[in-house]
Amino acid sequence: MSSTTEVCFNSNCKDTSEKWRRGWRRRTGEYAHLCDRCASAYEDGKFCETFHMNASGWRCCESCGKQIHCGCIVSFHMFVLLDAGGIECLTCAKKSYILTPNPAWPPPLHFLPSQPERMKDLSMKTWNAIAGSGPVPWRQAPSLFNGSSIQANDQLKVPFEVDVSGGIDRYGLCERLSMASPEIKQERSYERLANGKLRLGLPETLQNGNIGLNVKEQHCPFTSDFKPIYPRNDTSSNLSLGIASSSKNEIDDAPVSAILSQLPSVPISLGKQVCSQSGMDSSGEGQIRNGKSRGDGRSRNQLLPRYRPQITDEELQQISGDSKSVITPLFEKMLSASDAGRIGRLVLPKKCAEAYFPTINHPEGLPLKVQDLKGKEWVFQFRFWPNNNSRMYVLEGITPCIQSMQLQAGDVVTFSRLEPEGKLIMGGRKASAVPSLDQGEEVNVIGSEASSPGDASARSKCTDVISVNGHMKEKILEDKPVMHVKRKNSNLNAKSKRLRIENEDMMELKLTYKEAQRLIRAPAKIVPSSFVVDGCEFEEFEETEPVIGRPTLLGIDHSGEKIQWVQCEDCFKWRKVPANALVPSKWTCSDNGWDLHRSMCSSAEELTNEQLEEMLPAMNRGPCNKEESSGWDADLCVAVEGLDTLANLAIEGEGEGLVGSSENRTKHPRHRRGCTCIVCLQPPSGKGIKHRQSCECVVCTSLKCRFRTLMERREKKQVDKETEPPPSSSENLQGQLLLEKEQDVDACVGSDTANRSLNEEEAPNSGHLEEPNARKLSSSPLKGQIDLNIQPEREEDFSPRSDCGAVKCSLPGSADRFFRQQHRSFDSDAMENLLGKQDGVGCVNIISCVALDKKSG
DNA sequence: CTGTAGCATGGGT
DNA sequence: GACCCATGCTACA
Repeated sequence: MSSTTEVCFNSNCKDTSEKWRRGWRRRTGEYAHLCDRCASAYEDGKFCETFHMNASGWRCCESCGKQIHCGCIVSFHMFVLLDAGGIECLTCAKKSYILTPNPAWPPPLHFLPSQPERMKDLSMKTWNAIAGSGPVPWRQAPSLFNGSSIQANDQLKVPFEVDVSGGIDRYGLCERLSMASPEIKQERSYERLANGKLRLGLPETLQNGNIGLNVKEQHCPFTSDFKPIYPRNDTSSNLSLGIASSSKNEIDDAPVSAILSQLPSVPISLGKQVCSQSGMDSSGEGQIRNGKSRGDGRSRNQLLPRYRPQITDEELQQISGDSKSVITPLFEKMLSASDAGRIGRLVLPKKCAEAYFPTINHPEGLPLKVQDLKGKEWVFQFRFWPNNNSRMYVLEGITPCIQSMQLQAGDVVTFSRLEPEGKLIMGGRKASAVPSLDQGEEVNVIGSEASSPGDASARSKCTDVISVNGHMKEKILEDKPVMHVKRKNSNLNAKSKRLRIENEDMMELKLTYKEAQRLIRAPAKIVPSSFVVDGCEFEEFEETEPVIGRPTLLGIDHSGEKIQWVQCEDCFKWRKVPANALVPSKWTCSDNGWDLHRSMCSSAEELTNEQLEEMLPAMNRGPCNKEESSGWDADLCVAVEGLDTLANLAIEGEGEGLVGSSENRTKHPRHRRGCTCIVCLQPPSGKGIKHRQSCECVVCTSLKCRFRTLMERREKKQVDKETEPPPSSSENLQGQLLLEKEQDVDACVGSDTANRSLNEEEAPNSGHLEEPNARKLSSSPLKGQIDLNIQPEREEDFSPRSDCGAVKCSLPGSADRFFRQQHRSFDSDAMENLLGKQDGVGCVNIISCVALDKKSG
């Protein structure tokens, strides 16, 4: 290539040539003009070997050992920086996952005009000033050295400017550098990088500058087990160190490797938070990854930590696929209740919206195409509402997308951009999937304890374990007493948190309350004793606790002896076991120690189909005859998968309220050690026990009486209704809902003693329906059930109250009063758990306790 | 009556 | 005290 330049750009070159060719691209955007010989060497990849052999900065490929002149612009594209430290030649890198070489430098226009001045300015500024200074190029690549004289380590007179993306700057290096005198700064930074003792502790001022140590970033950058957040192929964003030389300003690019090459082989991987501190906060750009800064001058102020993208390797891989597109994680947001609600409006963080989404001047906004991780394209309406002289940006129509990603409140949506296409990518992350500390709790490690590389594992562990989930974090605090964990910037407000917690509980409890009703029983041969507290009789099992067992069918043997039928979990055959046998929740034929002939699944079933059918309707009666037929009814079949959960809880002692230790339970005034009464067993989550079926305590007796009255009234009313014209559609709906609730209540109340007794004694017509449908047509919507939530005097109080799929069994006023009276010792939380959560828990509790307001009873 | 759109409010930062 | 933003409120279809 011809050129007007008469001198070869290679200062080491003494040749003159008539033929000029293009070499590497200079920072100015022009290309180095090389003589033919130098150009050939360059094109052959032998430039550095030829001219730079005496220069420092040679490093070996970690894989093949090939020497590469790192830190030289000429060889810049021939290697990649490894996350764990070291370099790899491009050939090896391509073999091992890394897809692209160090990206090119950004176009010249992204550099600030006068580099030395810029550096000078920066050296005088604190981090805060930098952070708030608006757009800052994604990397400072000041003039450094030319290819012929790489003596940066000796000639540095201007400090390193560390513009690492959320990595090193978070360790305070940036500020420390800028605060110190150039020489000292260089030395310090060098030392820190070299000895791997970047301090994690940050002064408060740094936090004010939004330099918070995020636990997610506490992976030690100096250990090989560092787990990069971003793909390793984007090493340019990982670290950007610039070394300015006072002697030569117009020299070409000084890549990261130039610095690294001057350093010992310190593994540095600092590019996790591309869009965060220096990426987002300092520049407001978040464009570091792709080396482009946005040309527009919109607001790029600091972004709250909770919006920093915490995108994972997997996600990025998923987004990018095998393409060489560069992904720019923009921001993420934890879905609030309203975001995830039906309205389908995602409130966008203002700064994010303004920074990364198109400028909109009208509230109507514009449609925005967003692609999800599966490649499906969605079109949302990106718009804003005027709000207090400001704007509130929303993304409308996200519901289908959210649902498609199966996200809910508390989960996180991430926004990235695919370059160079500029495509917006929306991803989702379940709250439990990857800890997103910034979303919920940001954890700052204060002090030097956690700063050494040796703490890396601990920090990693923290990262792994800490989640937005509060209690998990508490665990961490216990595990890591040396760390001061500071919560801040909870993105979930109380309501959202509650929502999420309740959702979680709901999932669990929806299973458990049904299961519990069938599975919790008194231990064998244990007759509960009872005592009265404040006029209410409580039942307790001395020195023992209720157990969780597998549902069984009670029957009578040929000899007239009472037996149980239990179904094998594997082969589903029914096996006969003694009536007093306590069958574990996971029971298979091989556990059948009572009948060795049928201790294998291959053994024939003793029960004939006819016999089984005879018994199964009883199961369909569900709660009515639970003791006699506590088998697999529809509800239970649905819930059967939750058996394991429940059983595991019990086994692991997590279900303290069921079978675990009595510690940490609510205690009543007469509590004494070992007390296992229903109050003491009352777990916060509502996995309470129930009275035994044979219980004839005052409470149960009263309950039976009360239910009898209720049943009589309802039957009477039903008869009246049947004589009336068919109800309207809305009434039908209500009736249906009522029946649905009834079914849930079945499960809830199902096995209660009073229930059973009542069904046997007082409501003989109920609970003998052959099919569920028949039951629906039954004259009594509450046949065979006791609903403590229903006041006999307010029998119309059957309106559905559940909106979550689980029954909301709020207490009637009288029961509520009673409970509050009887459980004065409950703390507010326990009370809330007991009464406030409308998820069926209360139902279990109430039924379990069979606490009856005697006034109404 | 229900669902939605747009704005207002107020707690939190 | 300003700003952000989650969500409540209300008018409207």
